[in-house]
Amino acid sequence: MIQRMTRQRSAVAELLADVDDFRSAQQLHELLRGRGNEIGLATVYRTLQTLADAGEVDVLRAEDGEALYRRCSRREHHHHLVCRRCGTAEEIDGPGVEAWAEAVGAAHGFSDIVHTMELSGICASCAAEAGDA
Amino acid sequence: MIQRMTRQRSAVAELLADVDDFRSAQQLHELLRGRGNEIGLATVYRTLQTLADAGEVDVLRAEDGEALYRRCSRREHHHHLVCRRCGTAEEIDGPGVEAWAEAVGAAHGFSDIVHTMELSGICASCAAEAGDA
DNA sequence: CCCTTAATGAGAATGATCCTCATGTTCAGA
DNA sequence: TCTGAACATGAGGATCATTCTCATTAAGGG
Ligand SMILES: [Mn+2]
Ligand SMILES: [Mn+2]
Ligand SMILES: [Zn+2]
Ligand SMILES: [Zn+2]
Repeated sequence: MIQRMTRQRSAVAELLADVDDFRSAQQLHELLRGRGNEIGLATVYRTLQTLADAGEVDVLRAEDGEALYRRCSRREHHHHLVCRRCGTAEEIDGPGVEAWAEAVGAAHGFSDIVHTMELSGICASCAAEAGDA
Repeated sequence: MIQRMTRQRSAVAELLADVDDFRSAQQLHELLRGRGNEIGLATVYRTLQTLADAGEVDVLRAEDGEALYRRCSRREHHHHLVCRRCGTAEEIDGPGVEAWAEAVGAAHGFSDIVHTMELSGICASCAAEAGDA
């Protein structure tokens, strides 16, 4: 848990409030530097980790395994529809998936079931750009 | 696409036929060595990559981002219920998820929708072990 | 057989992420 | 406001999975 508020942590929080695309730790670090915030990469990683543990940010993995972070508008469990090109994301619900996952897990004798369900695609804006070129 | 059959590729294919848990490339390399198969780690990576591209093996990511491979019994699209402890996996269907994903994606103006939905938990066998200790 | 060319593998390179530890900062309490 | 103990930072190094390089090996069609 975060115990002390620092300049760096405030900067990360502010950035996450402005950016609503899924971004890697390194991208966020670049953005912070671009905004004039002095902050070390290790601190960005640590802060994101802490926020993730606290459920403040959602983490998902790009196809290459890189971790992507985003502060969603709601803290409750939900799923995402993410643009593979630009990272923009929509929060969506998975109607019935939660109950279904529990049932399937139990039917196979598994306990402590967790599930992931993520959608990705190309957003309208990125599709338009591609069409131009 | 694979153009030539080699001792190494045969060994990987045989191993994948025997192991039905999700395993990392390095674990598979260890297993091959243990079976007396001389094979380089790079070759294991390359072979798994090729098999994955061909849809012969499924790839999913552990929580730490490491890639895990498994040759499933069916080549058609499906989902998994994986034990986080031992890697054993059950193949499951996601009734209605495919259509739902398409619909949600389209509703948000996204194209080329792909979805992932994976369940994980602790299998009965691993739960029993944990209970002993 | 015999080449052409794909495949292999040892070792180096890459890249994300974590760790170390000396130094800087926060903030509860005086 | 003043301190100091504990927490936080960051530069640089360590890890570790995965990929690349390139000299060497070996499929397999003809
Ligand atoms: Mn869900
Ligand atoms: Mn599906
Ligand atoms: Zn986009
Ligand atoms: Zn298990």
